[in-house]
Amino acid sequence: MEEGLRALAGGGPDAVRVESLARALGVTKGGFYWHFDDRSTLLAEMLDAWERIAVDEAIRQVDATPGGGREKLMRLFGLASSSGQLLKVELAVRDWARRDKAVARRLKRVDNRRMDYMRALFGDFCTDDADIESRCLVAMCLFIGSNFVVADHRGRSRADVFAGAVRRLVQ
Amino acid sequence: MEEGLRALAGGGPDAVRVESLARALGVTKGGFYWHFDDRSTLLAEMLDAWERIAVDEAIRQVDATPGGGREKLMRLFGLASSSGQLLKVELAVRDWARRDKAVARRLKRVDNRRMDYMRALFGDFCTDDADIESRCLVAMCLFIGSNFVVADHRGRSRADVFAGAVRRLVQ
DNA sequence: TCCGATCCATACGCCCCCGTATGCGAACGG
DNA sequence: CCGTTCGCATACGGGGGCGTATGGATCGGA
Repeated sequence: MEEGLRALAGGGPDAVRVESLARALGVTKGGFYWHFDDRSTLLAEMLDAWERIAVDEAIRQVDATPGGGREKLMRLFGLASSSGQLLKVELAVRDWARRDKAVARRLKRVDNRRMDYMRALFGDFCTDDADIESRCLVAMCLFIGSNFVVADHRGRSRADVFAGAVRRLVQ
Repeated sequence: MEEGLRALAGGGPDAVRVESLARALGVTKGGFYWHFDDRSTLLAEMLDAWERIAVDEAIRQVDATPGGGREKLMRLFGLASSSGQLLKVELAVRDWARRDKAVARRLKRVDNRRMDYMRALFGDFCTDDADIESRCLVAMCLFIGSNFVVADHRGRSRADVFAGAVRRLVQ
């Protein structure tokens, strides 16, 4: 499973090959097919594992920190940018979901749970529902999109520019 | 080339297969290898074609419309969301660039040219350089990220929420 | 009429990958 | 000491994909 998530993070679902995973673990296909029915079973279980870590665990960590909505949002953004491996899996899953309906359904669950959580946080200092919703979308897009944008920033660092955008967002 | 871009849009670079493209066009591999040296040559030429259309053509169209920075930005956002095929290619290229350095270099050129254009447009009604840069990043992330986010919006349509975010951005 | 360029089709060898069938040692309970 | 179960390894058939080599077919021009 771990090796599978590594491959997914590095090369997308097409890179999750039974034989290459087995090689990476120093075993052969026989070993793989002892633990999993087939390749699709592995992929499904990988998504299950990811969902648990990427949502439940993240919300738990943010909720454990003190402060109001603004502080928790900042903490959430900090946490989202920190774990590189998890982030790469997420990006791979999102691209995957564009082509696979089952993955898209699962990702929709994930997104809706995160959005619900963020709505509560923004609701701490915003009153208008439409405004909250737009801010949530911008937050999600910043979190995801900034990893797909490779532009330079005229001497500024990406982190600085990103921080400026977040400041605008929680104003 | 067109069939290749279709395949890229639909399934990423791994879906651009010599034999399946040939089948889709009603010919065999022999035909393909007459027009292209190999598969990687096709991929490179596809990226060339995409770059011309996605940047030069887009800027040309937006510049042709009257109005100031705000109006052109709105026009740019409208145009970006309109052409579905081109958008799908762009998303596929962005995910591709995460794994392929050559693609990443090319995408960086594209992003920088777009950012330069947007900086000029935002500069029409913003004075602070750091603010302009953050707004440009948010614009790019909204444009890209909204296609990777599959959350629902409590009865609101994605288009409405997106429009709200854009209004905040060009305020 | 013939020749060369153009635009393919056919056929081949090779590699990677999936899933299955079967063998096999090591550990373990009785 | 022995049978069973676990955790693989080995071997196989089948499919798909890449690139190459070579064999036409058509068609315009000399």
